Amino acid sequence: MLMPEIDPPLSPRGRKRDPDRDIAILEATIDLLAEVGYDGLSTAKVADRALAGKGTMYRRWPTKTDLVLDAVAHMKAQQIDLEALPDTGSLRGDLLALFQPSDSAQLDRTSRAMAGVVSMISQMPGLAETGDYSIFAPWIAANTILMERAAKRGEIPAAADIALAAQIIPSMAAYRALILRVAIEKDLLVRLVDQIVLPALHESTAHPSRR
Amino acid sequence: MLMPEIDPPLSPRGRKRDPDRDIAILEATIDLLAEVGYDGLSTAKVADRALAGKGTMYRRWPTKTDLVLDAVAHMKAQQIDLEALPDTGSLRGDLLALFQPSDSAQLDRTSRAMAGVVSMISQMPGLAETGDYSIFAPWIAANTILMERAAKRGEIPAAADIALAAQIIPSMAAYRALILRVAIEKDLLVRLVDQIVLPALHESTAHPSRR
DNA sequence: CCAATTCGATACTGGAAGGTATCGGAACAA
DNA sequence: TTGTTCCGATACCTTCCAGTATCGAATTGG
Repeated sequence: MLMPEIDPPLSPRGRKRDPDRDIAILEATIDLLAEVGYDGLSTAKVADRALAGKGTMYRRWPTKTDLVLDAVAHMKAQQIDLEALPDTGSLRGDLLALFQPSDSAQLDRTSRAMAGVVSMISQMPGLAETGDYSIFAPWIAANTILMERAAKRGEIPAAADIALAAQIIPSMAAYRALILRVAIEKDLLVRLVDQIVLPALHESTAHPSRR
Repeated sequence: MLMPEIDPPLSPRGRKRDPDRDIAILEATIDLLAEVGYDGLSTAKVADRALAGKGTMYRRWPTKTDLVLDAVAHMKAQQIDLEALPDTGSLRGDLLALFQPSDSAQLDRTSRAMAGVVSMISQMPGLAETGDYSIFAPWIAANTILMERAAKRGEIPAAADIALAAQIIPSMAAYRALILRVAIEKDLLVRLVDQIVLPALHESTAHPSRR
């Protein structure tokens, strides 16, 4: 009978793959992505920075695109943990605390890498639909959760447009990172929370001019 | 005496340059920038689409980067005219009218071209500082003017954080165009104006939780 | 008419980069 | 020990592309 073994690799005899090489290559990819963008990133430079051979890379990722996408996924995994969100008792405290843990330098590197990914999307029609690449999506999700908790507490009206309000800070961060290419400062975050997001949520009653 | 003529080109004898070629090339550049991004854009493809020879391009722009930057400037010139902003009497009407004139298709092309520019910035350290490339900057300026006019009318308190509020809609547009790659719909704009921007401006009194 | 310049088209050059192949050495299983 | 796989390194191939050069035709001023 044909196909005697569907899963033949039962005896991996030779040397084993070093998992450290994976993360070294992925980290080098993120670094370069943040520095020179997707097209400026060459596989040779990645291998160079990771102190790896190109063969080691291509044994794991068949193409440059696969490598970058996996690097972005690896970066996302290091981001916000939706299971362990801040819980300070007030929505204001929660939103401000959401930024605190990750030092701004880390956030800056992440943002710049994201800018590199944008260029990749431009050349890959169909990739945008998946949305798997976006760093900002989990952050919007975190904002949503915090706001829904506040609504359940009665801190903000149930009629508030949380879906929209949760996008304000992330979209502003995206704008600054991608276009302005400046890090988001603590001061700006406080202004966003106190003068934009919280007023919008509280005064969620429609506000058509004055009527 | 040396330097007899500082501006010698007083007798341009031969055939004259056709100004139509300039705009044809710039338009083709914007189109391709929106379709394939900066790195996916080749000078050969631009010349091809513009029905021009490469020599005609390089006679005008010494390098690909110069061409793209000029194309972006040309695109910006077709955008909002800060001298002829809407004046409906209410800030709400003005903000909503700011979007109306430009059909969404045009806005979509502009946004996608902007996404292509982002990739260029990633590879050109120092270009981000100039800010000359950003399509969104004039739009923020327009928002600022409309809001300042409303403040002068007494429609919104003078203490409102206009500088910040003016960035909300443009940054959201940038996020959707660059990351989500979807056009901004009229419905979303109305929600942004009524439930975020206007409440933020009216209730500009600090809102720290509840204190 | 004539010289100068522009036009579109095309061939060419030099370099950069994705991906493959190979090599000597190391780790690991039988 | 031996065969297999992984490792870093490097040479190599192929494709793509920015930028240049050239050609014949068209336009324009002298």
